[in-house]
Amino acid sequence: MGTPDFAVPILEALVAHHDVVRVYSQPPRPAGRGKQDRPSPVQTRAEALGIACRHPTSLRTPEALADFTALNADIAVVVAYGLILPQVFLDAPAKGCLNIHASLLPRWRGAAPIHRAIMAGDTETGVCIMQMEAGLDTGPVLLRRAVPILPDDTTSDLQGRLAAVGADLILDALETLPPAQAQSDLGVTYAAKIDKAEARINWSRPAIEVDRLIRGLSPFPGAWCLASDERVKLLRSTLSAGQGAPGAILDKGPDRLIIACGTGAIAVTLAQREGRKPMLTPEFTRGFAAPDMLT
RNA sequence: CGCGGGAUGGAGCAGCCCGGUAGCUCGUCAGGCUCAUAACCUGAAGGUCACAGGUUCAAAUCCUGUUCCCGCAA
Repeated sequence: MGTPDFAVPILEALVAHHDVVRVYSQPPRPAGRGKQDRPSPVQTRAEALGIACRHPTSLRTPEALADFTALNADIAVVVAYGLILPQVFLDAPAKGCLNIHASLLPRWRGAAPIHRAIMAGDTETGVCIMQMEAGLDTGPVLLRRAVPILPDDTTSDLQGRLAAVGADLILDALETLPPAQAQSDLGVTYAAKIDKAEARINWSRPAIEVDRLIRGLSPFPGAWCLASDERVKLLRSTLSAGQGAPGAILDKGPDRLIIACGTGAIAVTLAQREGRKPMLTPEFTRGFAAPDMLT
């Protein structure tokens, strides 16, 4: 059971080594231009692999439960599914439900653990395999593995590595079924869903925060600001030397774009204009008549 | 049919409103200059202006249709 890109490599690993009788994903939603219903990445992949996929709107119906129970599954693997499983679902498979969560629990329980870890400036995160229970990401942990966060990691970069680790760990867990260990009561934090309003860059914040925001929200939804009246997404950055009025473009060279923050400055390395594709700074600056100040 | 932007040598763009010689910043190649450098100078190659129709003496430019890409929104 899963929905976004993060869950796809894990689905593939499971299919390669186990008998996957059914895939669950979020229902197709209006997405993209033209507001047409689009299947989730997991559904798309599952169908390509020829596996039956269900995408109920709610699990709290007798039909959904009956359908699930009828599978007689040994175990269910859940990763970034997006629906809370009622207790009856958790109890249905013979060996219960395992969840793959992209953080070192109990830190970053919830919907956006990868984004939040980068935005908070963590230097390390990881993947946990846990036995699911009714609480949100509160179950006892069977396996965990730490993964370092590099200084220039974006969510996309880190997600790729975590998904690979997750695929590895879940195969291990299914094979050995190690004993689960309760999570600590200390260090609990929640990774709230990303709110669109958070994606607007506030240049008066310190450079270190702006940099983390840009990398944490890349590629989705993408941190953005205004250049004159044009909306520009900044998708990759590093810390840089420099000082100036917040938002001021300190240097726009052929291979660099330095912006002043509240304290310090950042160097933008990947950016995207409206209607354009993401571009590395040398290309981006070439045809772009930048104003003196970003807002 | 939700709103909007875009398609011009290898890359990023201007030119389009107001039809009339294909332009800029890079890259590539060749040569030159400098003790030296992300330097500088000279020259060269490279384009069916997304595709298909239409208007016109003449279309990158105006009109119609199509394809592909992207931002918003969800």
